[in-house]
Amino acid sequence: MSKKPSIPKGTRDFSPTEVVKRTYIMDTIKRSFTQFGFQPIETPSFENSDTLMGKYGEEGDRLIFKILNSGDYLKKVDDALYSEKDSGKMTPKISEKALRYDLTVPFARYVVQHQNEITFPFKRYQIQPVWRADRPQKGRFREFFQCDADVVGSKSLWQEVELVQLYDTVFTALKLEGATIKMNNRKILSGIAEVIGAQDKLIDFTVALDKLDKIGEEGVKKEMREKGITEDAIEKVQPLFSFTGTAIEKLTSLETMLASSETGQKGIEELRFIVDNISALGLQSAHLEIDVTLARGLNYYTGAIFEVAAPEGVAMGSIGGGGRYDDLTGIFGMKDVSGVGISFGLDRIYLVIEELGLFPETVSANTKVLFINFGEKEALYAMKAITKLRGKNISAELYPDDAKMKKQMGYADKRDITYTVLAGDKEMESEIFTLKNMKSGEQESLDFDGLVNRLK
RNA sequence: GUGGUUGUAGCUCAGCUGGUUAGAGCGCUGGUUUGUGGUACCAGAGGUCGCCGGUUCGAAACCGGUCUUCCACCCCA
Repeated sequence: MSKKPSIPKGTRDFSPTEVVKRTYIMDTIKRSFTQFGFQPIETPSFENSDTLMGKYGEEGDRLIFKILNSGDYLKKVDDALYSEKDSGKMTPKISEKALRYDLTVPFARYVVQHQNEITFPFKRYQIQPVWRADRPQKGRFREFFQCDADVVGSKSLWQEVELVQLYDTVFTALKLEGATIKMNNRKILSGIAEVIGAQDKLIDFTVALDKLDKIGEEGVKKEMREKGITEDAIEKVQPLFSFTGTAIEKLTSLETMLASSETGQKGIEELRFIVDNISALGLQSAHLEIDVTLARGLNYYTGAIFEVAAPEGVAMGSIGGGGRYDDLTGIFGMKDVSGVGISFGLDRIYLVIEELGLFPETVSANTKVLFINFGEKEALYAMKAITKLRGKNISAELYPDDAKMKKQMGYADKRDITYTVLAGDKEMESEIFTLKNMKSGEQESLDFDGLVNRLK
């Protein structure tokens, strides 16, 4: 035996049943996207490195899979650089392409590149795999699918309102009830940093605050101190640690806290608009919640930030996220195009639905009927029927070999095929078929039309 | 990138403080049953114990390295 083959760390093979289930989720999401007026696009798996590098922060750059140049790529590296052994400096010389890290940045590139053909506001959706050189763990892979819906070219907050509805629509359609859509606003975070005098530490501050539910109040304070945020500032943040109440109450206390920050006030106003309108419109199964500790890593967000938590009782990181970015296309030289979008984590949603047992039983792509093979003449008789059945959109197949009955029946059983047809001499003589229901074991003799009626 | 964890038959796993031919269940193949599967009984095939190196008279077991699995941190879907 040669050595066993394997696949790279963090990647997976999908079996027929898994693909069927994944397709079910994807189709459900696509249907909702379409209902909301989004149109599909696709972009290449890999982009030029400079399209991706520097867009996700330092940590992001590290997680981007780089593609080695073709040809004798080391020849172009000069000796000095080579002997330095500095991977950071060397990489751009030997790699000019990289696998996409998410769908948002390639989309921004797409918008800039096709701006003359696009009618704004442009609503697009995209369902494709992305790659991250991360260490795999629960619900985290190196190749996974994102399902994104974004709108560019409109600053209207109605887009945010609709995106919250879209989340609700998708999760309701998937019977994944009780998902929590957490919402915050970057401007509020900036406002808080401003009020406590830690503007220069905005990132450190928000990252620490984001961990509140994980490491607790003391843990957050400790991390803030370590990052050099003053005791005085931490004191001022105190109210956020016990931030409870309804959305309205939260907004009111934020207003008091951020009275002196213009940016903060703007953020509160935006949040209020979304909350008010969502409560007027109502949600089917999801909950909307204001979470001031929600930060999200991607640093291109400027307004609303979303993150979706799985229903209670399921240990899983976020199953979706998104937000508004006022200037994403700016990095590609197209100014003043505001965008807002959300993303669904297909692989994690799969795991959650599986864990909760919410896949519908009808989700299968199985053959309806297997014809038993009794030999050449009989097989031809069977194939004629099979061909006609397929024409009527009934999936049918012939067992390829004239094998023992036991083996053929066993095959149908293993494949979980509901019906078998036995057609030998007896049946051929009178132009009939013996149809056997594998679940009940019952058999009946039918002519072709009768067969069609049973199998429809 | 940091810390821990895992690897034995196709699958899930057992294998005591190092000691002959490495086990079980399920699955697989064949038979009991030449036009009837899922149950039962009988028989059989299948492993250089992740890989490389070391310690030892002797290693699946101990040590080092490496890859892999899973988990936590970082970060994130």
